[in-house]
Amino acid sequence: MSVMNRALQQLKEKGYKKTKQRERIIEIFASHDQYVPAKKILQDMQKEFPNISFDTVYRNLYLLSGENVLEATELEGEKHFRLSCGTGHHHHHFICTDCGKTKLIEFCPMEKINEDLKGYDVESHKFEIYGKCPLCA
Amino acid sequence: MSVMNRALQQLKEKGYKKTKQRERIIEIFASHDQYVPAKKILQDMQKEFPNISFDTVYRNLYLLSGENVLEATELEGEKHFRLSCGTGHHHHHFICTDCGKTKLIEFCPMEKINEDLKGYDVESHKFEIYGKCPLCA
DNA sequence: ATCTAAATCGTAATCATTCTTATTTAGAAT
DNA sequence: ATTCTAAATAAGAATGATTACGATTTAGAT
Repeated sequence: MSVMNRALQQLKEKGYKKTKQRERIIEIFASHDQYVPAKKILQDMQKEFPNISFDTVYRNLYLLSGENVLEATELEGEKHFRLSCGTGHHHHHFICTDCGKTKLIEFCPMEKINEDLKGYDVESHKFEIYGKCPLCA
Repeated sequence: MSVMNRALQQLKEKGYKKTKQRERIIEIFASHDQYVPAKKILQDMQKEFPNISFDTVYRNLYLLSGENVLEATELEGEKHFRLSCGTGHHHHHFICTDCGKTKLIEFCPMEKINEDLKGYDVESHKFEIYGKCPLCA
């Protein structure tokens, strides 16, 4: 089952409607195996939908993140999104600061330090590695 | 030697001038052992300098970060700053999402994964843990 | 006391993002 | 097929953080 069909199926089950704009957003991500800034998505969408509003793009990016179709992170003060890796398990990323491409990091440091945090209520964590991928280096 | 004197000394060596505004910014951080949003610093400064400009505050926050007097991070789309821990060695933080107070995390996960990243040019990394500290929990 | 680069002020501009209201549309119900 | 309604969108204003800039002031060296 394609990424597209799986996503649309999932949205349908929650009562969300299928729109041309949403389909196109998912298509764009399917062709970018990397983190992409919201602004770039907006620009790409404008090629196909000249009158699209910011709102539509941002609203859908957040919707799709909430549904785990996309993963989000913040780089240099801008929200970036990418297709969920769909590994099914918790993971982290190396992120190329040139092209946005990522490498999966299986190791999660939290296991090592939970005992240090007795009395603390851990809600989330962020572990990201930044640099140049072999192609950009 | 106090934090204040050490910082002023360091700035002087680089040819930066001592100003009332800079002194006050450092004072504010010395009384907050936690991450503080730039906006909060601006508000505190306005009490003492009613005509201070944003520019002065932001410029000095970045200057002081660059000089390692302050550490910076981005939380919820806002830059936050705190006095450098001054441990002298690399470290990470647990950050309370209520009060901004931090707990030092000595463990750095990078050692464990450098061998996974052959061919990658690692520039930096971010490892932060978010949640409620014992007082806020 | 003078001089000059650094710093500040005051304000405008920028940039990402969010909000609001009116209109359109997907898809369910008739 | 037509109607209906909640969901989605468009258009553009508003917000909030941050940066930029010209004019003025000031720290501190000479």
